[in-house]
Amino acid sequence: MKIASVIVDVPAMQTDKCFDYLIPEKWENVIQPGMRVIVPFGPRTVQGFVAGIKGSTEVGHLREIIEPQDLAPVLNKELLALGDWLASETLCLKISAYQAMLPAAMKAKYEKRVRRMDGHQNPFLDEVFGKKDEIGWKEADQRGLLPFLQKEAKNGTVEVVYEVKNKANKKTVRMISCPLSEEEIRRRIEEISGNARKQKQVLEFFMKNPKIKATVSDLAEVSGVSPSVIKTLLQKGWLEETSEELYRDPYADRNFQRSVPHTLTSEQKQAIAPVLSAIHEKRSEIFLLYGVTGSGKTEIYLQSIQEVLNEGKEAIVLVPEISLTPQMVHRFKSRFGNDVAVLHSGLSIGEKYDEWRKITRKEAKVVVGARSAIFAPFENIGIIIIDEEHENSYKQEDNPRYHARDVAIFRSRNHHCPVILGSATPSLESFARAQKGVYTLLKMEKRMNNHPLPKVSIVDMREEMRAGNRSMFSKELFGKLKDRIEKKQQTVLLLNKRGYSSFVMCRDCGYVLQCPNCDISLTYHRSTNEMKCHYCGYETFVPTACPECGSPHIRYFGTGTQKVEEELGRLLPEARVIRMDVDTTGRKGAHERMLKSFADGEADILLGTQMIAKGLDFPNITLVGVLNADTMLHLPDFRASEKTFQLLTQVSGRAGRHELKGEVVVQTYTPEHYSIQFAGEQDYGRFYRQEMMMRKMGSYPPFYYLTLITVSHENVMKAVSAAEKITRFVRSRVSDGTIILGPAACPIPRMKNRYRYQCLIKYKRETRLKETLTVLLEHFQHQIASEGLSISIDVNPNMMM
DNA sequence: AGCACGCCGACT
DNA sequence: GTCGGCGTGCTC
Repeated sequence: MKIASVIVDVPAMQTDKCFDYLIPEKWENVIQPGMRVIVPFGPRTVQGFVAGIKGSTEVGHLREIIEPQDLAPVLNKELLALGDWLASETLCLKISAYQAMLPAAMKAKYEKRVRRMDGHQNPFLDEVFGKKDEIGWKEADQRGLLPFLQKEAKNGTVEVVYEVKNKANKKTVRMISCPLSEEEIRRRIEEISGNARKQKQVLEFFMKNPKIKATVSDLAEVSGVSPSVIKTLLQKGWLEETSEELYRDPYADRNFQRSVPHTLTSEQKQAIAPVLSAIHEKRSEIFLLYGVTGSGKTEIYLQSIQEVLNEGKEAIVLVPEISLTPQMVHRFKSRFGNDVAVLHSGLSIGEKYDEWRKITRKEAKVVVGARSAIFAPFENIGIIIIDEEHENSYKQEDNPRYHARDVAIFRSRNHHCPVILGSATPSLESFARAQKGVYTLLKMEKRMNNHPLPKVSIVDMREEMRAGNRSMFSKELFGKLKDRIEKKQQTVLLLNKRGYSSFVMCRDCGYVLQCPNCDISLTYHRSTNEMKCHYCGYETFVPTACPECGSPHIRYFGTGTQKVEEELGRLLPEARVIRMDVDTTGRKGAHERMLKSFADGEADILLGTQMIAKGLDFPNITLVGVLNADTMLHLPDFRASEKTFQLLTQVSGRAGRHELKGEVVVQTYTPEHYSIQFAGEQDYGRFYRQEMMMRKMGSYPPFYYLTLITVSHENVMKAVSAAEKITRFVRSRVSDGTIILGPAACPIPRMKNRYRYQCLIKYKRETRLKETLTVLLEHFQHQIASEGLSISIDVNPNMMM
């Protein structure tokens, strides 16, 4: 008898291990590791993943697998191992790791129902069930039938059934074909009675086009008959119906003009050479491609991929969600055509599933996608590319808290293939590794066609204030804005804050309107005239009087995109403005439409939050304005300076990418800050050295590793005491060089009505930390399960909020 | 996570 | 004496 070790879909620490099941004989040659199966688990029925198959077990009582859910494994050997690695690295459950690697459509749905058993005379049951023999559990609950049904269950007249449903719905179409030979068709046409003219028409069509398959509606149309005629022919068996799988191709209706490889500049040639040799020599080497904006990194990616395809292998390209624009997709689709699968959050669950299946069927050779595309089920990867390597979005902010870069490096070892990390502003960690020789540094310092980087001027807004300018535009920026509108050139304005005003304060008592669930001030949204919390989504009306002192003197502070839009309308009524932020791009495809209309010159100014900083490449943009460069700078996060530098550099790169020269105006209240200064000079090198010094002084990455433990509870005292215990526990088990900070309240001390405390571990070498943390989680298991305590552990956190 | 089992308070 | 509260422990 064969036995399968199964990881069940029950997300709890206690069940985070293999459970053994007998494989029924009829499945013995079918069930393989990596398949999803349906298994009995206690009184329930759940989905599980076969982690392995063995011949014997210590477990006394074994139950049987109910049935397999797949014909072939959905996780191959490599991915199964990757899942185990993910679970141990990020301290998440194995089941969560497996689920993270698969499209959401494959996650099981569960349904609980009550079924009536046969042969029991019972008028009450007749009334409850009517003609049906099953009713849903939820329905029964709503009708208040549960107590009664539970009693009946004991009598054996009803039973509770559990069903695992597969969300994945392969979309199919019914195709009609004709199984008869030409000769047979001719005979039938002759045999058929004279007034069945319509049937003859259909048969004649198949005689002319013998091998064709068509949908019912298409066939009806071309042969000029109604669908009922086709139905008749199907019943006679003269036509045949097959069901064919249909891919939902989100890019189906677009034509991509084939592009050819560009001739590389000498700098590009130098950069690509080591990559090509790593491909040829099947070396797992990590390259950091550090190239200024406009230096032609994408062409390097494209040609490396071409090389990989020539060798019959596959490629994964990751791009940040936000820059997964049609422009970007277009570049890959037009070079590699239908070999490209695209995975991003704009696709529906079904569409993502289809793209995923294209990969498993080896119909796609290249996948371009956001973070989770790193799990593409390729079996022969030739290269992995991570564009804009420094982007935050590569780190998943909930379980499993993995970083796509780490997964990429892990997979590159499995596949003996290179990884390219590309950026104009590499993360400090990556650049430091390149300096140490862990990664191979490839530099591209020249912009293609040698356009100079735009001139950046930094405007001190304190000076403006002193000079009596209370507007949100400095004299310089406003002058240039007007100038561009006259010249019919385009401007990009960046403001890192959505909404209208950042907060509302009473002028008499200083009361600031706060979210009742989170310790954060509410943001005023003009269009809906509402106050919103950007963390929990809480909404309320704007008060007409101060809730604290009743004063009607309420003032709006700070500036959001909505307010700027309104101000622009007042100051430059002739300017056509497109505003882009989470509020205006909510609907599917809105992002794309807005960019397109800006590209088509339907607006003069593109105003937006950081989502506009990346990827735009329009020839007519000659001015970039940053309204308030400081918004990120003072966040309580050790990466604040780095993020500010990256954002300013990225957005500056939007100007003057083509014939016209570009200019950048950065408005700030702290012009002396090094990240603003060096961004203005576009000097990554000096920024890097300065920031490394700061990190060294603060014992932050890349000098130390970090692990952040966040504890939360509805009750403050419970949260504090758990945080204290946890900190003490960790402190007692780490080595001397390790620094433990906390417990301290989180930067946002309360969120969604839970109090939050954190403990930060900084270490250089702590080989047993994972074990310690696992023990910790087990230790607090009871409080987590029954008292509503929550502990989250983030290894190498990106942000500390 | 669910769910059963089991042991104590307020009711017919 | 019984119904039902939720603490405890198990699921191959």
